[in-house]
Amino acid sequence: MNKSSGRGRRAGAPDTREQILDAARRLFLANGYEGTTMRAVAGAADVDAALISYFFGSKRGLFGATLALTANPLEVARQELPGDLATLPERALTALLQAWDDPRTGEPLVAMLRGVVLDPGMSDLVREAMHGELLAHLAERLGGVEGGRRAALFGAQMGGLIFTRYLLRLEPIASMNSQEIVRMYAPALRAVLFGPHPGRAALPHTGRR
Amino acid sequence: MNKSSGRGRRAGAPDTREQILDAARRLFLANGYEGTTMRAVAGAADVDAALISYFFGSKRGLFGATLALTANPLEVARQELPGDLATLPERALTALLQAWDDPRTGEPLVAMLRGVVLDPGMSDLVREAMHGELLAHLAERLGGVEGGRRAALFGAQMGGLIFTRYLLRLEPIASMNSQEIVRMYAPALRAVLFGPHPGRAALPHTGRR
DNA sequence: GGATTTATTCATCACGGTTGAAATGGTGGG
DNA sequence: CCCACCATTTCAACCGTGATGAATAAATCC
Repeated sequence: MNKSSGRGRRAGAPDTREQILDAARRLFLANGYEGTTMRAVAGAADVDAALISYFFGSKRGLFGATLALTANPLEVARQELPGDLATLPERALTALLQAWDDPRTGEPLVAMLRGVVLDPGMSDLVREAMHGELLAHLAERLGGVEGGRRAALFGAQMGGLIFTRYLLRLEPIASMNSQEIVRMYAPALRAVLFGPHPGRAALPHTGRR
Repeated sequence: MNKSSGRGRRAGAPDTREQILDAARRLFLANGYEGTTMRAVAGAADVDAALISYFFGSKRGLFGATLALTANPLEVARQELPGDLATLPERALTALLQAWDDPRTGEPLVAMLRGVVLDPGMSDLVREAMHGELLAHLAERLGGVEGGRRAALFGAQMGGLIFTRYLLRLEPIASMNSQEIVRMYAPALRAVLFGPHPGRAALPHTGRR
């Protein structure tokens, strides 16, 4: 009976905000962004739907808040940067795959990735995070104009792997074990980072060498 | 006049279906899937919104129908397969960039890509097209189990380039000219297609610091 | 202990996709 | 030629969505 009784603030100190966040997190992971309605979140948190707007402003705000408390993938990857450049491809790949293969951290990441494509604003956020926290450092270590480009193409390769393995689930990539991937993909990363590029003249064909 | 008089079939033989498709195509490209409402499409086609459901079943159906009449990117890429394997990276990259850089073909492709991430069913479609029309052939030419994996990783690299350049618009990739990209990226593709992979022992290695 | 701030519910809006019924033109069999 | 049937079209309504503003009650501050 204490249930649906009138309006006004509830007694005690129920951490409603956390409750909502928790319910939202579960539902977003289970049903995706579109598949999760604010009313459903409110229901799961046993709260009125208007409270979500009150606390988080909007559904996107709620989504952003749930993302904020999931492990940041770039954080993980950045820790691999300082080491020996020569072994960076293996280390970066290993760290990346580990983060995304573990459902605990991977599922939120996939959800976020979906959100990225959904919302242009989210896309800005990821782009800048990727540049500022990762590629800029890498570019600096590589040096010069070429360094910036090499770093970006490195990022493209990483992104491609994630996209095909976790979002598109393309076979056989999706079911290969991570060591196999590291072994086969690292040389390509290495080529972009350190490999010589063919002379400008050698465009259309493979050129000599 | 023929004006907005009552209900019932209109006189003559107006190809309403085409009108709707045309309007939908324009709006989807301009405003994206979410940003395009059925009522807006109906308005632009000068038709009642219910007609869309009548002809295409649902908004997704309409989206699918508009996609069906845009140039197929895989078709383009597949034409590059038969040639000399040694020059495949350059040829494939060039063809890919050309298709996506031209707004005329590229914009629909970006729209489709957004749709892919949006809808799991659409994702299946792309995955199978990519595998059946492209990677399977490439895998066969490369041969063996490794061939399948090399082909898939090749696809991942291509996908990564598209994702970062056209969807995420990561700099400096987004503003590099296509020749530059071909020059710098082709060696990496080559590494995945033909390069030797390090012996199994050398795996996470890094180990011997 | 009153004023203010914070938290909560309720009622309601505007909008989006979808549906069912009614109306109207086209078409073919008799 | 007329009437039954089918295809097309509009209209009105439904239901679910995210969002907002007013009313209300507890907590907090001075």
